[in-house]
Amino acid sequence: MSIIDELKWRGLVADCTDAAELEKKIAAPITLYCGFDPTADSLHVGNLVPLLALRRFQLLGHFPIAVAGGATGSIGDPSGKTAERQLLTQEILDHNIASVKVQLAKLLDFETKQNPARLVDNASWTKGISFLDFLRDIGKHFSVNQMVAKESVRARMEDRDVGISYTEFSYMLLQAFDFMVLCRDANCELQIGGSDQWGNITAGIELTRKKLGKHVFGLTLPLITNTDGSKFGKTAAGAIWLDPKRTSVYKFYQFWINTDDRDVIRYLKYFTLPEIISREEIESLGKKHIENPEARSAHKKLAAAMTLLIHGSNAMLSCQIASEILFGGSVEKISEEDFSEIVGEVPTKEIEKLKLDGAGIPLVELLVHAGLSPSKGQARKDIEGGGVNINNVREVNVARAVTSSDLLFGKHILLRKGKKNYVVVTAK
RNA sequence: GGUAGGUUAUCCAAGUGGCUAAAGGGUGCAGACUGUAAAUCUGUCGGCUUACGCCUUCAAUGGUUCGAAUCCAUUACCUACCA
Repeated sequence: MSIIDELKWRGLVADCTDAAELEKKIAAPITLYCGFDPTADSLHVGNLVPLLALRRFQLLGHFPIAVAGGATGSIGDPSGKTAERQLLTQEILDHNIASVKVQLAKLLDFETKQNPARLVDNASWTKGISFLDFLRDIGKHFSVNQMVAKESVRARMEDRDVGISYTEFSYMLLQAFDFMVLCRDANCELQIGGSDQWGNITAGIELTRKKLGKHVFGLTLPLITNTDGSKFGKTAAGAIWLDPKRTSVYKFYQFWINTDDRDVIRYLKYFTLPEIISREEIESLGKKHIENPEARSAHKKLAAAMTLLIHGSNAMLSCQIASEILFGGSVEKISEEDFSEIVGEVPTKEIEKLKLDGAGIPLVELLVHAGLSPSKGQARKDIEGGGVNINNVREVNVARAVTSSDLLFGKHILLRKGKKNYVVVTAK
């Protein structure tokens, strides 16, 4: 199966240039690239789609290049943004690039002999170029009339509130320059990216044609949207990051488990790699999901596959066990062994044993300490509303104090707010 | 530069001297139902406080008043029309 068929089946092709010609080209291995701007020191689940697309190409024998946007990231891409962005300092950029590189390395294969992935920083080829040279060599090929017509720029020009700075306006030139350089130096013939990158990609295609006389291609991936209209990858608490320090593995797993029924099959196609879940399996999961949605087999498989991919098999197993214990219905008679499985998996907080002696610590304070309630007032409301459980027993007494007699196995307290928010408090 | 209008809590938005921590809606949080769903219904939704209550908030600063989100002045930003 060609990579294009594969992507189409997964619903991952939003648009592409010269489809017929590209199909022909892609019959043999080609080199392609996708850029990632280091706007934070971790990638998040939203970045996975283009990144995994690179991986998909690689699995079918193509040569992927991941471009860390040291140069472009210092400018800020106006595409899809409604407001001018704050420029990042050089130190932050350096830090972000270093962190993101580590994550990229985990998702692409840099070791394979046949078609190893490459990672480059576009700062490496923009550094030595003077502003004047850039204007003469590159700027000359761009028509402002065309640039202004591009969606990303026009949207900002029409919005009188925000406008667009000259800096962000120029972003397109840098990205186009990247494509041209990669084509020239690495024979890169295809750029992929999110559908908001269309304008930048086509700019690169034109520049490459004008400068090198080469016909290169672009392919965009769809913007992932939740059926309920909310933004994919964002929860009330913020984005879901790949870095376990920002989003714990357990939360990451839970994020996928909580996928809306209507989205789950689509997301299996978008996010899983054939090496983890085969096409047949996705199709059979789709059937199961329709026949028997309450089993949530598709959700479980999606969460397992994603956790395995990003955090590895040990972390995945721990999450599965912890989730099984907490949501399996047998928490009341939990054994010490089982409990030790969820400690550290579920958010865990420590408390000094001394505080639990005698009168103990007020429950409201413990809720705040555990991070389950933002303030004591809110904690009180949570208790009154019937949303707080100590060791899975509902507690509605606001004045309740937690003492050492509440400890399970002499050291843990299992706090829960609402249905899904667990925190283990460990005395020490 | 001129004229007119605007800036309210997490978001949208009402409020034009005391009854206003401030209507309504969204989002969020929690409860019931359920499948760790969806839909629906209920409660809650500035901070502190067991509570009476106290404190901070209606762009910023200063003023009028017993009392201001509401009136006045200045400043900043935004919008529309004109130049």
